[in-house]
Amino acid sequence: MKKKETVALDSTCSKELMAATDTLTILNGKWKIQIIATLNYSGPLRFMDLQRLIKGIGSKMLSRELQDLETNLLVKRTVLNTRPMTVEYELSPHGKSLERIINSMRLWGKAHRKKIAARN
Amino acid sequence: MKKKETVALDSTCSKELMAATDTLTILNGKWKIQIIATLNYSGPLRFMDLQRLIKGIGSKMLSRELQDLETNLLVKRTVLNTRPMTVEYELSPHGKSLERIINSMRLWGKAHRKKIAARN
DNA sequence: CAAACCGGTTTCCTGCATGAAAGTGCATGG
DNA sequence: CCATGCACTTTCATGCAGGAAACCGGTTTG
Repeated sequence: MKKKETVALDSTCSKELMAATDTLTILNGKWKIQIIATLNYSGPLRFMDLQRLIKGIGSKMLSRELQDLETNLLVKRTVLNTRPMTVEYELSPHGKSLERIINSMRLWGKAHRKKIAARN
Repeated sequence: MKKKETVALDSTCSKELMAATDTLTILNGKWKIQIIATLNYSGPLRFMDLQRLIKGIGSKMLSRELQDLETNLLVKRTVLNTRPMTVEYELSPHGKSLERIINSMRLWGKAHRKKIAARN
C-alpha cells in the first residue's frame, strides 16, 4: 500500500486557505449578506429603512452587524443633521467588490438546489 | 432626490438571496472549507489521513462534517474491504465545482487583509 | 405635557456549534 | 489474549450567536 507524506500540505494548504476562511467569517451570520445585498440594490438607506426591508431582524442584530461591517470597511456610516436625526448607511467601494462573490454564490446555490432536488 | 420604491425588494431580493445564503450555509462552520480544499488538493484520503492533515479537528467533528458534505453530494464515501477496514473520501464533480468560489473568496480575502492592514 | 419617531443599547435567555475524552466493533500482529 | 489501528459514536461540558423586550436620549408634533 502507498505511504503518504503529510508534510507538504501543512505549510501550503492552511496558509492559503486562511484568506478564504476570512472571507467566510466576514460574510458569516444570518444577516450580513442580506444587509450588503440590500444596500447594494437600494443604495444608501437609513437604519429604520434597513430594518423594515430586512424582515425579521431586530435592532440589536442590525446595529451589531452594521458596526461589524463598518469596522471591516465594507459600509460607510453618515450622520445627517436633520430634524429627527437620521443616519445613512451605504456600501463602500470595497463593500461593492463583494458583489461578484455573492453573485457566484448565488449561481452556485441555484445549481446546487437542482442537484439536491434531482437526488432521487 | 430619487424616490425609492421599497416593494420590489421584498419579492426580488430575498428570493434571489436565498441561493447565496444556501451556499454560505453549506460552507459554514469551522472545517468545511478546509476539508474540501484538502480533498481537492490531495485527492482521495482516508479518515485518519484527513484528521492528521487538518490540524485540530476532532474525530466527532470530522465525522459529522463529512456526513454533511456527503448528503450535500459534495463528497463521495467509499468503503474499501482491506485488512484493517479503510474508508476513502473524495470530492465529487459537484464538490470540485466549488473550487472557483473558494478561489474567489481566497483572492478577496487577501485583498481585504491589505485594506484592513492599511486602515491606519 | 404626553406621545411618537429616530437610532440605537442593555439585559436576559435559549439553542446550537464545537471540543475533550472515553467507548465501540472489528481485524490483525506479537 | 492483549495491544494496536481503523473508523467512528457517545457523553458531557462550554461558549457564542441570535432573539425578545425593555430602556435611553434627543426632537418634533398635538
